[in-house]
Amino acid sequence: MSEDKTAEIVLSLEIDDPALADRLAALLGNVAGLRLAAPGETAAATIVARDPRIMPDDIALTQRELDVLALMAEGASNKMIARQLGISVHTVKFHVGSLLDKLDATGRTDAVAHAARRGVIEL
Amino acid sequence: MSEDKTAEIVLSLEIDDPALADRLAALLGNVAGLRLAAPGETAAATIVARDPRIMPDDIALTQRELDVLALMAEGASNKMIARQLGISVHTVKFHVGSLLDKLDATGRTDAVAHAARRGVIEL
DNA sequence: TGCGAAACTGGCCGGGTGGCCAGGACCAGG
DNA sequence: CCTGGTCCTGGCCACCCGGCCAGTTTCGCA
Repeated sequence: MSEDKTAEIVLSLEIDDPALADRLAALLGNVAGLRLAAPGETAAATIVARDPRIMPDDIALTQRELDVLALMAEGASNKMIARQLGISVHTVKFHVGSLLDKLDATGRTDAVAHAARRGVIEL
Repeated sequence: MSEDKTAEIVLSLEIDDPALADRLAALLGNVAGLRLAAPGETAAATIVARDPRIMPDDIALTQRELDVLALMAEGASNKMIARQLGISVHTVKFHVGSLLDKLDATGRTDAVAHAARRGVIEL
């Protein structure tokens, strides 16, 4: 770190759409005080534009499933989730099962990973 | 979608450092063909610069632990990890135990969440 | 040349997990 | 009124998980 406050800001690009990437690169290339990062260079900031297609429709999760999912991401066991939400372990397992199905996951760890990847939850 | 190819590119900012955010906003505000997004507006791309995760010392994880951790994040079971790495389930459990200890996690799901939070792995 | 760290393996066991079956209550929409 | 969705609960059971005990080899470092 310890960067010069007056130095150029280095930006990296992580954009799926080639056309958009080109337009941005062209526009930003002419801006004084700004520079695009060389391959492998550490940038101060990154311009991202991921395909939103990964998440067709927010993947309809019910409120209760979101509750369970959030606690799962905290590493809580079914028993802890049950106590936290004031419901039975069986009900928790029911919701977890729905989550595994909707998120196309093989287990709770996979479910949390998938949910985090598509922005359903924030780690 | 269906955007006009000649329209301005809308950019949003997600930057922790206020100083950097200000400088970028000032620089980009004068670029023709480019516009910063209004609050809540959908942007074509986002400029991100998150705080380099608070991790005191990279949390010394051995190479093997990183291997196991990566497969855990994919939702793999101990048995699958064992097959994948060509080692026994006992050894996998041994490494998982070390991971839980080092990452201060209560279970594999918690371990993956912690690791992702501090940037040890990328989801 | 010891000595610790890392990696690897085994057995054992209590408790957790996930899949299956079943049921009931509530409420919006056809 | 009846259907469908969400939420809730129970039992049963095979399997997985994590923690405990024990051991081996290999490697680098002092």
